[in-house]
Amino acid sequence: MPLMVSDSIDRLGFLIHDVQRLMRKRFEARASGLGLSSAQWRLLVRVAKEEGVAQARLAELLEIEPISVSRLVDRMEEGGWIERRSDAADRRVRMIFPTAKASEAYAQVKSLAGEVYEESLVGVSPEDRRVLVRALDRIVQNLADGETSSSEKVRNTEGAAA
Amino acid sequence: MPLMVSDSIDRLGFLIHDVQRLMRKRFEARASGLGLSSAQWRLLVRVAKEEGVAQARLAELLEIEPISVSRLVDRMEEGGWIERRSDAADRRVRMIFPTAKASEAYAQVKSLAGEVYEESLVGVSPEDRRVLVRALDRIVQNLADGETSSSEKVRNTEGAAA
DNA sequence: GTTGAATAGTAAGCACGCTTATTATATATG
DNA sequence: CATATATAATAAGCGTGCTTACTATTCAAC
Repeated sequence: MPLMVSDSIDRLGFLIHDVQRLMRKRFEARASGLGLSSAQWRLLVRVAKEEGVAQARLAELLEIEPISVSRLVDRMEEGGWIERRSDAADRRVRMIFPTAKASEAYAQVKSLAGEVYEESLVGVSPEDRRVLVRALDRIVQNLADGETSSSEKVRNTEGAAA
Repeated sequence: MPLMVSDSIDRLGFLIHDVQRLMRKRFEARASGLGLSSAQWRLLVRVAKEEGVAQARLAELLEIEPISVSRLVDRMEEGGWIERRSDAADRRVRMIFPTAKASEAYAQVKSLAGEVYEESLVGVSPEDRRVLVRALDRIVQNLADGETSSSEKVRNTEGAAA
């Protein structure tokens, strides 16, 4: 038998794209009972771990633009998931806190995530799983480094600014 | 040494999400010279291989909804990348053809893709690359199975060498 | 203190995915 | 033929990302 398509990397982009879309869809199907989209629970996870985090910091953590955080937080505030509070020390800052409702949902979100990961990885050996995660980590490193291409968009290399 | 975070799969969703976003961004940075977004060249690749394909078939191949194809094609027609022609045999159908401009760009898009894949995979051994692709393929299978909810969505298992 | 740059957040508008509903055409059934 | 159903494409409107431009506030320099 000739070499199968499944061994070539020239589909890598399509493959990653498909995996991301399918995984997101499945998450959303599960979490829709909670009323959370994947972008929302991704933010929620951060907020749960670091209560009172500023929006700008969230943008860094989530690696999306501040304006995207702003509108995401808008909708989540409307949905009663999080709460904006002003920082007395710096009135530019809005500190983000999870509501009780969000804290309850958090544990469920984590277990849902675990379920989806397991379903995704059926038939993938523990060894291959390690390789998978390591390879993906490496890709992130490789692509994150040279990402400053056009604008000088200081990737949060810490202390680069200021 | 204790188990490192980099070996756990509980970040799989975040990791896939990051890889997809970074890869897409890099593609777009490269292809922006051509004036094509990643969604657009993804469609273009299909049209280049199967000239005159109907929108409904494109939706199947790209695994997005017909309405998404409709609007994508709108913008690509405006941009002079593709052309809609009516099918004499079935007047409901719009057949999609690449313009000369698109055909020229196609070769470039393919080589750009190869470049980005190589940059992504720096430091990943040939063996690990095979494992990566195999694992991703398996994930797509696992998630696509239960995903067919509404339509019977013909997955393109044929030689989709792109 | 006053001025000026930097930072936090937001507004407006675009791309691309979605769901739901509508229009035009084809086809199957009485 | 007439009617009912199915299919191809589109319209309208939303979520989430983006870029660009703006306001409010802080901080640094004078």
